[in-house]
Amino acid sequence: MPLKVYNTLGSRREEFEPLDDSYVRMYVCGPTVYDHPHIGHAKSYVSFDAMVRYLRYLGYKVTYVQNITDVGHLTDDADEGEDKIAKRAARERVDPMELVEKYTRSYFEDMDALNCLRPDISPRASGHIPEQIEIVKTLLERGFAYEVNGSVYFDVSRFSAYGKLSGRKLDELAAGARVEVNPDKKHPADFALWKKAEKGHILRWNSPWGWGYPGWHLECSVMATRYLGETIDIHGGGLENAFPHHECEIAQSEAAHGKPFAKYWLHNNMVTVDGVKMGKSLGNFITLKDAFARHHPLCLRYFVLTSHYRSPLDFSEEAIDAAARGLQRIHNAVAAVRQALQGASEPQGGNDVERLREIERFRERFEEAMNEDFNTPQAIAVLSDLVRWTNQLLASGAPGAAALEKLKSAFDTLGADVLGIVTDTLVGQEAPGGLEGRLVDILIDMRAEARKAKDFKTADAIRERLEKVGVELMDTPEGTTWKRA
RNA sequence: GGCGGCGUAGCCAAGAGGACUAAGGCGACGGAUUGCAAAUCCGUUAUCCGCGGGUUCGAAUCCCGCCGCCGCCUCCA
Repeated sequence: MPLKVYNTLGSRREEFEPLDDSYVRMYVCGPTVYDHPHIGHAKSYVSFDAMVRYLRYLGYKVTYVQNITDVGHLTDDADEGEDKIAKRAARERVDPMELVEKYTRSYFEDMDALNCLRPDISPRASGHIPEQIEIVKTLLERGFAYEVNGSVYFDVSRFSAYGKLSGRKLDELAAGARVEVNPDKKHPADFALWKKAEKGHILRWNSPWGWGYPGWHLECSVMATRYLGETIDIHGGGLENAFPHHECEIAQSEAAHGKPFAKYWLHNNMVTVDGVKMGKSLGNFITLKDAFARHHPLCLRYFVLTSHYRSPLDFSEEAIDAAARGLQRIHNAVAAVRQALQGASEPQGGNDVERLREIERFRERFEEAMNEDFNTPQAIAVLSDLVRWTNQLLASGAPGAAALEKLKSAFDTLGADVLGIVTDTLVGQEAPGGLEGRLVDILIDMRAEARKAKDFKTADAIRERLEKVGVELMDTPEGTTWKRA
């Protein structure tokens, strides 16, 4: 069964067929780095990360480009707007490029914690100003743009396909415009390709039209083309950017190159907090660093993947706690398999041939789920079924090494490689060594003595007091183990 | 005002005309196991998919109306 994806361009589910048989060119809009990343970034980039991982699992070679927006853009489309990066840099009293560097690092740090693979290329907008100037020149030459007072605007009336992504109509846009119409524009929907730098605007570059800076839609067109070509397979981004950002990207790129810009447009839905949209300008955003202080990053990742990327995700502490327990269950099973494998001497157990076939069935179900527009919630449901099956197997006797190997491999590919929710170090399994570990071991020994003497009062007291300081003891047939609660 | 989306058990969340007498997770309850716990296993927890009509042999899934919520139309993942 082939992979199907929901294409915003056309608003329907389509079979995925890249331009080249085995190669996928993928571009995803990256962050504007003027603050620490928040949980909205987690939803977006975890979703696209899972897609990249799955495409690679299917055997595609994927070049994944995700830009870093480090050129300040105006807070609105009128000329009054402030440059967010310059504004923040002034507030922190650092050079804009220093600010941008700081938050770029912060961004990668958090994405690494979420186990997102680094993009193959993370181009910065500020490093591609010459290319942006070039495309503006091309658009002027081809008659799709006009210059007014040192600024250049895209002439939307010359591009008849404008609106094909978002379904907007030009006359409706004019009528509903909330922003005061810029008198320099011929049409209210015309957008800036190049903006003249007003006095005091720090981030500026020289151009054929004087000192200025690029319009905010331009960088993605330019960097996608530079690294992936004039037509790419997948362009991803947040739903809120479908209009106007992506619509404008299409207009610029297709007007400049005369060919389709992207074959598939994939948009992830938004994060809400207590049912309300979380947005930078709303000031109600939760940074990932705050969230990580309360939840293991992998739990956040798992939480994101338990809902579909095109559904909104409502963030709440309770929901994440529930997700954390769900992930713990998976990790427990993976740990159990790894442990059983160490002790497995028989190459093959009694029913291993049938078991291998059953494990293969789980893999097929998993792929069926992912093939339906990257249905990670359903894929996780399959993984949960596999967890139950694994626990039953482990409890019911002696599986051979062959079955255990196959199970390990299933968790390693589906859980680790594709979903990225299983890692080498598992949540809640570590019993740290060092002085702390040796002290806990002493207490465990003392408790074992008490239990042996049927002094359960002492034994339970030790366990309860350890629990109060965050150490959880677990009695197993092989002895007592512990972990940080 | 225009455009788009959503409403499934206590909670989160799949399913998009017939394998649905509706996945999976969390929670709760009962049982097995355990000295007691934890982990694990077994069972129960939506006669029903916002409400009202309609189409169909058949609808959570399609159509119409209503109610509620959300997003976009201004920077945002």
